[in-house]
Amino acid sequence: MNMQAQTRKGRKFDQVIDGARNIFLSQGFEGASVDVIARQAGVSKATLYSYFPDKQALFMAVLNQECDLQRRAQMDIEFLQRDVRDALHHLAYSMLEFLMSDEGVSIFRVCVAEAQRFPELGRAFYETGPSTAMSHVAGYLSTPKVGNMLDIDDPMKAADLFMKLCRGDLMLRRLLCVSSEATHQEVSEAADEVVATFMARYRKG
Amino acid sequence: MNMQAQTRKGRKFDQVIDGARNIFLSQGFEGASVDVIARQAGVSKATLYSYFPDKQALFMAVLNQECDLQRRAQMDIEFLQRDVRDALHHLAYSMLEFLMSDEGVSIFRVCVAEAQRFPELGRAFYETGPSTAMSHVAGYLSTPKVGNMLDIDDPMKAADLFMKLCRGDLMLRRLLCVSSEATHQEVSEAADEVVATFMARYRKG
DNA sequence: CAAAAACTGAACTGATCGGTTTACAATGGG
DNA sequence: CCCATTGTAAACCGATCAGTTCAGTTTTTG
Repeated sequence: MNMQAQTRKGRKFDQVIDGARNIFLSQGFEGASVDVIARQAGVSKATLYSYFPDKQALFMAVLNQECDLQRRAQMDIEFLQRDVRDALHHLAYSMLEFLMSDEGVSIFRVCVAEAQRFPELGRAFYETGPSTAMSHVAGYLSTPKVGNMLDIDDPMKAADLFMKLCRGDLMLRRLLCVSSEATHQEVSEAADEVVATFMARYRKG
Repeated sequence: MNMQAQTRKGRKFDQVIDGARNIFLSQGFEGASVDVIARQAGVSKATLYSYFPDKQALFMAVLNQECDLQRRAQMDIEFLQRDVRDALHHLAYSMLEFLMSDEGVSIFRVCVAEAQRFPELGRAFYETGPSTAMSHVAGYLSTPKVGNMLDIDDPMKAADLFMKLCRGDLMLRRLLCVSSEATHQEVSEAADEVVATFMARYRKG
């Protein structure tokens, strides 16, 4: 069997993390009770505490894993072989899709909420999430193909622009629970706007 | 004396609100204990509960007041008589200054954190804060003076662009406690970028 | 199959939570 | 000066919190 990684530290490890993620992401740190997490995970409290010394450690473990997942969700480089305009649109679309997803909103919400209580959390999220993504975008913006099309002097600044264009009213309303998940069309239109503005700012000449 | 408003419902009302604001804005709803709030306010717990039926009511009272404060902090219309470029820069600068301030960051953090638990809160914040500001900006962008300079077809969409240009990496780092308060120069440079991008997007022709 | 490791459920601890009560002191207007 | 209003300190309530303990069951493994 391939039970190696699972059995090494116990069978229920993943259950615990999954249950904790559900509760923490929806209730925050203070709002989540360990009893509820254990119940959600389908595990006894004793088992939970055999994996993690305390609630804080469990919280950090969940969010570190979540941050790593975020890092792995990087853009597919193949699509960037396309026409620049298409590539930028594809980039904006997939970024918006993640930012507006239930998971993206939840993790952002929790990290912002608890950044003061857990400074390491805020930093970890920033670096594995927005910062990594920004470097990625900056990397693409530095390619010759883009250089032939647009006049970008500072790729990092340009990447920052690109990303803030993605975080507009749509996302704000979602964060504040003013509106629920956006439609495919709304997201696509928002991506259009991102590309239009970005190319206007950095057009040649 | 002018003790009317104060004495009408008791002398310590403002103390309670102030203390509660301090604690709620720094600890969140679940993280704030009523005993700590009462101590911070310099008031007995019984007095606190003579003003508010429960913790939730106190929380909403604090944040409603805070939202109203935000609404009152609207832009000074006089400055908008200037040259369009100057006016936009001034607008961006003052908006950035508020967004990056301790108070601006704190209230945004709490509203995002508790928007799920208190849906009315998220909506109230959105409407008194970002939405009001956006309408205000859109109003200015609809004036003939701006119309002579820029080619804006949809003022609300343009205002959304203007505001998201203000919420960049600088603010994200602040929300996540990656960096502390920004310098005057950083804010000013960010405002420059806002104006440059905005005018590039909506330039005539 | 037997011993070791993992897991369970439930009871328990001591602290803290939101909220109430009580007996008393300060305040302030007529 | 008196009396209603307003506030205080502290004890108190039942609930819930994070975390521990333990006696017993299940699972894995050699």
